[in-house]
Amino acid sequence: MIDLKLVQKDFDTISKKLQRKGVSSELLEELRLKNEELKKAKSNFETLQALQNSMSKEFGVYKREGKDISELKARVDANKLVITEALDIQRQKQEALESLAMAIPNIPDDSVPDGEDEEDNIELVKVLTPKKFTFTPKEHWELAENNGWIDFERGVKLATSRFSASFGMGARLERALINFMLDFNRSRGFEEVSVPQLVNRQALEGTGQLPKFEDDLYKMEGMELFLIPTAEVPVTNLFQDEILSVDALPKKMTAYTSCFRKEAGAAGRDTRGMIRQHQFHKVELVTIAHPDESEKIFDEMVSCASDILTALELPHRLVNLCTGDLGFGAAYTTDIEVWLPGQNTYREISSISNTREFQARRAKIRFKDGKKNRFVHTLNGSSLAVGRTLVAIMENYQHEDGSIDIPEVLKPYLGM
RNA sequence: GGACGAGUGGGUGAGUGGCUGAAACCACAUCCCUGCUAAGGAUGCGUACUGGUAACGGUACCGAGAGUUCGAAUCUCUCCUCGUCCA
Repeated sequence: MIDLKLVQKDFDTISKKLQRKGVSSELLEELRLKNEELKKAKSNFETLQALQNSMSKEFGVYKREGKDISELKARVDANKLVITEALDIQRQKQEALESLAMAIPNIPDDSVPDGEDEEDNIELVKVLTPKKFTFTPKEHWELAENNGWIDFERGVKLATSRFSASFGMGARLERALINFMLDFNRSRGFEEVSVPQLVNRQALEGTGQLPKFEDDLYKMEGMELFLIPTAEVPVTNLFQDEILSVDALPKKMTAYTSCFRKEAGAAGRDTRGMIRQHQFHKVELVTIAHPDESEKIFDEMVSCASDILTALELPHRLVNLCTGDLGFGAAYTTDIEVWLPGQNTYREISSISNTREFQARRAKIRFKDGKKNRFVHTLNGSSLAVGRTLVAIMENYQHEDGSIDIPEVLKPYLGM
């Protein structure tokens, strides 16, 4: 959540920065106004309440001393009516402010380039050179079906479109990739955690998926539980509403989970193959960091994900997301795009973000800095999306006859 | 699914309507004293918002939410979690 104090104190700067994310200064002005109204309503209520409290205390004294209370009671009763009304107003203001504030995105870092969409993202670096094929490389769905690795039709039969089933080496490769990624992340100092894949509303509000993006989440019928769209949600919220000690930081974690997304608004995009599925495997990195360290850890997380691709000998590039492509909660994001020769293009395989205090403020994750409690910084990133990695392996390791080599680093995981 | 019990500050735990933001003990921090198989003493020690340059105030929080009352950790209701017993 946005820092309301900052809005109050330095409106123009914040407004200018948020305009780059499409937040109008009118909306922000409304936020500031609502905040002031709430403050007023609050102080009004509290003054009345203080009066009530002190009269009530007197009440006790009167009773003990056996004094007549009828006059006092009349005063106290009258005040109570006023209080009830004041409280009502305060609640309304509170609600109005909150629903507005929760829908405002994070302030983009100054390093984030202006832009509309992914076209305007800025390439930072390319890693490994795509190899030249002597034939026209096939797209992954063809390879997957020819090798009997992935069955798209049977997946649809079981659920609906954008679901698939894996068989044989396809399924084994998925598992090998998950294990390889987890082990790799662990070697970089990320502790492995295993978390629920259903979470409540509070958790999703903490990381920013709610209240704005409910349409993209699968919700359990009849209860306030949602399938997670990313492990970022449960892992980050592990420390929700906690005050950590400084020496507990940073908490560097990695988790494998399935992820579930409705992909509302993605109709018609990537309908074939397993680039955009409703359910997919992902290994995630999450760090709860001291604010002074978050930049450094961000770089570590980017390297970690990039180095996994390098270990798999998959060409990729790093991209700095522009304002239009930047997510709701991120201050800045680096995407990693892997080379897909079948599609003859780079496609996103990882997205690493620093949300700074944005999520911490929502989820109330703090640490003790001497006497003071401060918000931590939270970071998250995929390392990596398993399905897309499999796609990249298929397309990059293919031969003309449609057979596919296995990356060296995965062989031990496959008993080879 | 049914019955009963419980949820209090970092931990243990007292508190059944006003003198309780909360005893006591432990832990922790600072200071003092002192040396012997270690301890003793003093003080401090929750969070959020808010007023004030500050000193120092105000409001809220005893699982969550709602209610009764002038006043609630304490009474009522709903929910959640944990424990024990039953199915």
